[in-house]
Amino acid sequence: MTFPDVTSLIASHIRKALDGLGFSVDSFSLEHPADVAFGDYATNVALVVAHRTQQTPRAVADAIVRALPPIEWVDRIEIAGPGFINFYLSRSFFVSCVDSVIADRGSWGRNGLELNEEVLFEYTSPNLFKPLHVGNLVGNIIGESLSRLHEFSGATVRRINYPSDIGLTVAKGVWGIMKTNGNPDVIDDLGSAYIAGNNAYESGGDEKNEIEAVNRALYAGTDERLNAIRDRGIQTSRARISQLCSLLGTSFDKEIFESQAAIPAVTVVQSALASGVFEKSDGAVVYHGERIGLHTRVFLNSQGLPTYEAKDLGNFKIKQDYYPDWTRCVVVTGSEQKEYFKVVIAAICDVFPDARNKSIEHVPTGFLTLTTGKMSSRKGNVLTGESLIEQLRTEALERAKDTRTDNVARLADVIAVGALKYQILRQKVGTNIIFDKQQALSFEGDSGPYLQYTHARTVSVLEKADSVHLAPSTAHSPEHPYPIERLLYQFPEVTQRALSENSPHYIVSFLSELAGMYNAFYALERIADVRDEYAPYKIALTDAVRATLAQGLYVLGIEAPDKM
RNA sequence: GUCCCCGUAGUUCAACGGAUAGAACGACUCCCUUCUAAGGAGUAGAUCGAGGUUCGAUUCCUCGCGGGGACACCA
Repeated sequence: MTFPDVTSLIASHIRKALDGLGFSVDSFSLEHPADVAFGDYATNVALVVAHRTQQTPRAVADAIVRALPPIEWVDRIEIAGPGFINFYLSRSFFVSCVDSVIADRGSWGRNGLELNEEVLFEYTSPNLFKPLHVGNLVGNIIGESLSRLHEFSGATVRRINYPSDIGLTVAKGVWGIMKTNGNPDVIDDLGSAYIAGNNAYESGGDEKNEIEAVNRALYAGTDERLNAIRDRGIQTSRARISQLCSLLGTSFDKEIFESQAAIPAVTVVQSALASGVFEKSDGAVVYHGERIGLHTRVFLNSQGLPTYEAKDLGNFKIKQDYYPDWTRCVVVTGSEQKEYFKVVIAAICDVFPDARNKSIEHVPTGFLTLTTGKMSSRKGNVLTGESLIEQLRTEALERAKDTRTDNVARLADVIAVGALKYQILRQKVGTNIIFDKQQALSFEGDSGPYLQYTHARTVSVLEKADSVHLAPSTAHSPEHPYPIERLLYQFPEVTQRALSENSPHYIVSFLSELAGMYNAFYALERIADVRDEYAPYKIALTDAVRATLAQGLYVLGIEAPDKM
């Protein structure tokens, strides 16, 4: 049985009724009221019409309700408040929802809106040779979740990492390794080397000149010793990052290095210069963004070297060569690059006119700061991604002393990552994140582990049911739906909205509310009780909740353990 | 200086122009002889300020105040 699209059904009946009555309306809302007392759907259409026709909203509502035929799945319709029309869904609707979820749990929450899309998704993009700041995890976590949302809509997603392996940051690290006698095969040595290099650079003088010389030498690639340090450091850093990505649940299809993007960058810009996309100015090649309300940016500096801007054009060209049939291109970075990407995207559209028929989007993520105060890489008091996860893991290990699982270390990882991801994904993408370590470490209340625990709880209940030979069935249900049933069916709308607004936080809110309602249900009702005539239905409902949590957590990139 | 984002309980976050602004943490009460207490039930507590648009504004517009970011050869 397929899940009925009751939203469209109600909306189309309202439109028909409006036509019949001769009312014309541009748009009206049809939403789930915050309070279930106001029904499962509510529309403001009467308020909109009344305003135009100078009638009272309740009179209009009355006329509309009278003009509505019986609607399948709708039990009753009421007029309330200032003139809202409230729709109450029928018992059979909720039963059929539970039924369809457990019949095809893998497709629950998915849709086919992007079946023909091929999406190039660039995220994470770390600086090699520099410790991973917690903020670097933000892009990975958000990018992974958005990637999964696109896949939930049927798109083919290509995950792309664009690490920075050349430039001043790398030069500082290489210089620092030499100065500190560090071993480039050891990640901690790379961290202290970068700090040393950065400090030296900022204090200026001879050391700054030395670092710049290292930078030039690395670009030229002529100094074997420097090249070797750089290569080893990059290998170390990459190994660490790929370990971290696998812990976080990301695996990339392609890795495009900044040094690689630099190769086509110059020729791409120079040929576009000839066709008038770029202009020369003070010896540099620039893109005049002012013409379209942006600002001017340099693509080739006065020495003819590509800037980050040009390298992003090169990066784009490489992506396009790998995946010529792409339809959408998304880049996730920190929000400080917002204006920058407006210019780069405008330049891409001028240089590669075909891109205009496709979609290129920049998703800016917020800045992450700690409630405990500012971090600064200069002072060396940054919280690295690894150390934060390590702290969460230690805490989780402590908390999991009396767990039911046999692999405690593995569970601690899953919980630590879940806690971190929840903290990042719970708020609107793009707003600054004030990371509350205490809150993340608490594992109580609204948190990743809360959702994971609820999932484990549903699994445990289902096991219990199985052990007393109770099978799920929706054949016989209590007269009125449980409160949680009035929420459960909304899941597909939530995933769809999360995708269209690049906002996984809608899923976080939904799952948290769902888990809360399930836990309340669990506290109130005995579920797997052989003497209860409704036990099979409660078990089916539990299974549907389990499936919803599993699907939702998957989209967030959070693992759903069976035992905790 | 110009432009962009943000300002909601003590704290960290929600609220697609709608009905009584929701949670969580922290504080204070209760609840494990039960299918997992990483849980449940309850109490107290908030829209930065001033105008405007609207039947209706946390949401849209203007101004002010406060925080963050971006504005030519860095990434």
